Amino acid sequence: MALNKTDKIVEELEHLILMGEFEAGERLDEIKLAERFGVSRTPIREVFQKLALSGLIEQLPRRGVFVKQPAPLELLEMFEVMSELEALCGRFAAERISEDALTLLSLENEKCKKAVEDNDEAAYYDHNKTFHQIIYKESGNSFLMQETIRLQRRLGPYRRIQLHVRGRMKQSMAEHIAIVQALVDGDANRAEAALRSHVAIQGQKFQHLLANL
Amino acid sequence: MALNKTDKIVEELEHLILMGEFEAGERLDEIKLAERFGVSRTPIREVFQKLALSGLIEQLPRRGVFVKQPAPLELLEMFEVMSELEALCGRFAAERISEDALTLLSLENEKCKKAVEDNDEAAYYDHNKTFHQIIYKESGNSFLMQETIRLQRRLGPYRRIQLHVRGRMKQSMAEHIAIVQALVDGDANRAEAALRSHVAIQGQKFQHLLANL
DNA sequence: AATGGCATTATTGTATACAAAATACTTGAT
DNA sequence: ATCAAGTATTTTGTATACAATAATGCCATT
Repeated sequence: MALNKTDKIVEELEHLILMGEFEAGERLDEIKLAERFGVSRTPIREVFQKLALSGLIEQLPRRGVFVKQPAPLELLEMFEVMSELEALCGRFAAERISEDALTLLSLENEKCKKAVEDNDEAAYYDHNKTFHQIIYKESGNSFLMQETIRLQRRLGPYRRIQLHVRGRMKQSMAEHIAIVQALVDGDANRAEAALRSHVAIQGQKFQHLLANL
Repeated sequence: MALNKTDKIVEELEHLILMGEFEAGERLDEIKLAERFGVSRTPIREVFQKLALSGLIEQLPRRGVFVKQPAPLELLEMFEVMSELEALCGRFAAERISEDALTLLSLENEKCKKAVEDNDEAAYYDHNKTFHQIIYKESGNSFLMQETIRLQRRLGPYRRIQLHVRGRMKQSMAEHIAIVQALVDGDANRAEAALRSHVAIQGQKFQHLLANL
């Protein structure tokens, strides 16, 4: 797929930023990054274009690019939208999901359960991500799926943080079961509500974490 | 704001594509575009990066970029998401909208009404756009506002087309009045429902137009 | 005549060179 | 010592040159 240097660097730099390699508001030096990745300025500038569109960095004309760690308020807004998008996916999926997908969903949920038992946060994070993506897909609207994945990706690191909250994984797991049941029953309203609160809680947990800083 | 050539060309080329200057699937020649806009290949390539992210073109590595006129199915999916985003904005706005904004909204609606009486589609399109954007803003979630504007922009040309349908402007106008009333009453459910169907109808009209081709 | 391989051409991807603008620094005057 | 103006330096924006890869066409062989 992505064979050119630009796309590879996009992923790497994105990862670095999300993992907090750079300070919030720090200016990204084209030349230093070019040296770091062993390329010229051109690919770096193309990387900037792409990252700017996904909101990770900010480009000020003639000033340079700056890493844009979203302000707490902005993050809460994003979580609010995320919970609504997930709720929407759930509502659609309840009426459109296939038997095969339901099986897959249960399977992924089992893996989540095992991760909880093993207290393996990384594994839980991954399986949880897949669990949700199955629902996006089964919304039957691939545009909705794409947009939701985009936001999921953007919020990824922040969703990860709140897994540290004691007991959160277990609670999350219980919510998953309710979501699956609603989908099995084909109950759109319940699926919608379950997913909305499941994600909204994450926003609240995150807010709580922020307050204790 | 946008002082550099790239950003200016982004808007121009975007406009050209949306207005159907290029065939669907047509390859965009970097060199020809560079000559056309009187710049070198570099800014054109930067323009491509940006347009690719907004989904207007498709970049195939080592193959070039192609204009991506969304398939009918994809458009319907986008309309479906749009109606849900607008409904969400309406639901939030019903509880958060300010008195000043309500006044502004009524004012803009009056302008729409005048445009209907004058049978002025261009004016109606513009005021309608502003009308909706006020609601996005009053959702009180600026991230949601930005995302909704992005999709509104993307669907712009297609929303414009269905204004040609006989009687559509008048019907649209009636729906606006219901929306404003729901917001004045602070009735979230009614505002949500009114906006959802208002936009969903556009998708249906559009589908109808497509079927008659 | 059809197909396979080689050479040619065109086009994208990358690097570098140059221009323009913003920032930092120095010098001089008050 | 402080401020201002002008200069130097850094950094972004753009153009062009070069490299790598894919597309095309031609010729030979079967």
